[in-house]
This record gives sequence, structure tokens and C-alpha cells, in this order.
Amino acid sequence: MKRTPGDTRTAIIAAAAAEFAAHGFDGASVDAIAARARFNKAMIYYHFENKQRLYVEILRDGFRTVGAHTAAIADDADLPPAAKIDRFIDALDDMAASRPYMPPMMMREMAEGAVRLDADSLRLLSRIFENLRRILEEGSRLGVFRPADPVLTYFTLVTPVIFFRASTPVREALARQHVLPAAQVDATRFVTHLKSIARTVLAASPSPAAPAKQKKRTRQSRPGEHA
Amino acid sequence: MKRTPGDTRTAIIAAAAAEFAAHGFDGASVDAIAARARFNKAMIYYHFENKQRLYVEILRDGFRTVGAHTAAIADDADLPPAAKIDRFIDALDDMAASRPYMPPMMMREMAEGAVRLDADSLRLLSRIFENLRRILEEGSRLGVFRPADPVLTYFTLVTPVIFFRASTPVREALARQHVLPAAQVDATRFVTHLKSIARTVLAASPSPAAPAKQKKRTRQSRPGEHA
DNA sequence: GTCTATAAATAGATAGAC
DNA sequence: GTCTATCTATTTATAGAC
Repeated sequence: MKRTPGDTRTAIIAAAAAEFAAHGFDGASVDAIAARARFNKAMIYYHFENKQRLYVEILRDGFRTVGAHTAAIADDADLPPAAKIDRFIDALDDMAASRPYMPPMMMREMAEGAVRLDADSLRLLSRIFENLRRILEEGSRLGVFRPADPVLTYFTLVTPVIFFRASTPVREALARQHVLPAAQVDATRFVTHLKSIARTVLAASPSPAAPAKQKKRTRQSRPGEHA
Repeated sequence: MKRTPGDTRTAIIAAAAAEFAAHGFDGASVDAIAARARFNKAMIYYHFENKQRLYVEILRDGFRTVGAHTAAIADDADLPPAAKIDRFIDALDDMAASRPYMPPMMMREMAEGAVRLDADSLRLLSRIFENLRRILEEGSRLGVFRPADPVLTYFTLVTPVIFFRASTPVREALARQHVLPAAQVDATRFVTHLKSIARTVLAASPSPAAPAKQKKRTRQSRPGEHA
């Protein structure tokens, strides 16, 4: 149970993230965060200015990570646009997997109009959108995507990932009550599904919806690989 | 400023819905709800057992309405499956428009694992899913839809509507900061976009995405529903 | 850096007057 | 039905010992 120096802050952040995700900003008490981190409440105020700064720091870190990740994808000169979309979706799902507290926190933050996000956090959040927009534009410029509204596309591709992962507990509860199909739908299948939708929807040509009868594309992007 | 009898309860519910949507269950104080309803806090406890019952009642009413609406759509023998999907999406968007507090409340409730929903509320919620499942099955049986996983479909079609409408304040804030395209994307366009995706994704044959030959039906809101 | 103790404000909920 | 006043628990945050 020995703690290495610098760990305290990290432990508090981890505990806070879990509490904020589960109960929201108001529902998560500083006491509960401290208890989960196995520290005293005063410790939190030693390391952080107040509850809100702690909260914002967590979100900001998440936004920054996805922002950097998706920026790298958008910048990759070797990657065709269709592959970039796949990677973009993967980047979101990777965040959700490695930071499971992010989807719930983002859902709540959207729900209350992002009132707790300062300008800096909003900028970081908007960069994710911006990176998607750039990919769409490149695809359109190269003629492989049809012109697509970035906002519409963002909400059809990004938010389902957030929602799906955030709703895992509810889906499991419904499955236990036998109101959902017993067969669990895992995130990997969902992501695959979303990618295929993205491909279909963004395709430039009046291409068919069904891949069944689809002629083999000569040498278009066939990006199945995960990040 | 005269109140007709029976209005008190309604006023409290309206105020509570707005507060819950904006601040969440824990963030919305009974005092604030009472103040918004222009009543005293004690009035709330006269009409409702406690804060949580009031909260659940609001959600339950919303679920029940969409559940009934979508059930009627699924049951409609005259409607082809593709049109039913359109109507299903409309039903969700109608709820979001007439009950703007529902999307935020649903997002928050998902985020915390629906811990406040009793079995009855969960049943009402699951009926919405069930109605979509029935439409998909019918379409598949009739050969006009490809077999589609109802859970995957639910999360690609339903959650974007919720998320999009719940995020209206944030989108507007970002637009004011000029980080989003100035041209506002309105809900109608988004719904149209979603319907076209649904059609493309669900199409059985390598058929065109265009809804060329759909019978025109006046899409009308259900009678006697909430203002 | 970490703790105990406590201040100060606010929460949900109730009693009882009218 | 509606109000004022209040009880009790919990909240964020801080002071100060070690």
C-alpha cells in the first residue's frame, strides 16, 4: 500500500473521474472522491483549487488526448480519407475504452450546456470536430467523398460511440431483465457497424448501399486495420 | 396570475422538468423547482411524495408517450417498413420538440446507469426499443430490409436524435465563438439526414438510397399530447 | 503531505398556522 | 391548498496540528 511520490494527484484524479462519471458534478461529493482515493478530503484541496477545477482538468485531459490523436490522423499524408474516418472512429472508441469515465461525463456536460467548460476546454473539444471536418473536406476535394455537412456527420458518427459506451450499464441491466437480446452487443461490433455506415454514407459515387453486389474497387482504400 | 384548479401539479412538473434537464437530479434543488413554479417548497411535498418520485414521473410520462406513439407506428398495417422507420425517427424528434427536457434528462439517466428508474420505467423505455425491433423484423420478413441487429440500429438511429437535441445549447455556444460553422444546423435537417441514412443502411437490395416511391402521408402529431 | 476538526452554507423534508 | 418556520443531514471548503 505504499504510494510513490506524485501518485497522490493521480489517485485523486482517478477517483474523481469515477465519481463524476457515476454521479455527475453535483452528485459526486468531495468526501466520496476522497474516500475512493483512500485519502482525506483535505488532501483534495491541497492538490486542487476546488471541486470544479478538478472536474474540468479531467475533461480537458480527455479532450486533449482525442484532439491530438485525431489531429495526427487528419494530418497523415499516407492515409486515404476513408481510412482516416475509420481511424477517427477508432480514436473515439479508444478513448472510451481507456477512459471509461469520459462518455458519461461528456453526456452530462452536453446535457447542461457545457456550463462548466471554460474557453480553453471548449477549444479543445472543438478541435475534435475540426479534425473530422478536415478529413471530410479532404475526401471531398479528392473526390472520394460526397460533400457532407460536418456537423451532421459529427453527430451521426461521434455521438453514437459516446452514447453506446456510456449506456453499457443500462444495456446490461436491461439484458438481465430479459428485455434486451441476451446476446451482448460488444463495443467492437458496434464500432465496425459504424464504420460501415460511414463508408456507405460518405461514398462519393451513387454507390449501392449493399456491399453484396458491389464490384471490387480497383485500388481504393481498404482500411480495415485498427489503430 | 390566477391558477385554475389542478394546475399546480402541472406547474410543478413543468418547473421540475426544466430544472432537472438543466442541472440534473442532484443539481436541481427542490427550492429552485419551487421558485421556478412560483410556489413554496412545501407545495412540492404536498403534491409529490419526494423529489425522486417527481423526477421519475416526468421521465415515465415521456417514455410512455413515445412508447405509445411508436407502438402505433409499428402496428400500422398500411405502412411499409421503410415509412415506419421514418415515422419512428419523427416520433423521437417530436418528443424532443414538445418535451425539450427529455433529451438532457435521458442523457443524464443513461450516464448514471438509470439508477433512478424503477422496473416500470425501464419497461416503458424498453418498449421503444421493442417497437423498433418489430419494425426491423417486419421489414426483414418482407424482404425490404436486410437483417439488422436491433441494438446496433437503435443506437445509430435513436441516440443521435437525443444527443443532437440535447446539445443545442452547446452547439449554439460554439457557433457564437465561431468554432462551429455559422450556419446553424436545425433539427429538421438533421432528422432528414438520419432518415436517409436509415434508408440506405437498412435497404435489402443494392437499391438506391432515394425514397422515390413512398406514399405520401401527412405526418401529424398525436392527439391530446402535452403542449 | 497528510491528517482531525470544524466552519458556513445549503440540501431534502416536515410541522403547523391559515 | 398554500404558506412560514424549522429540523436535520450533508455539502464545500478551511484552519491548524503533526
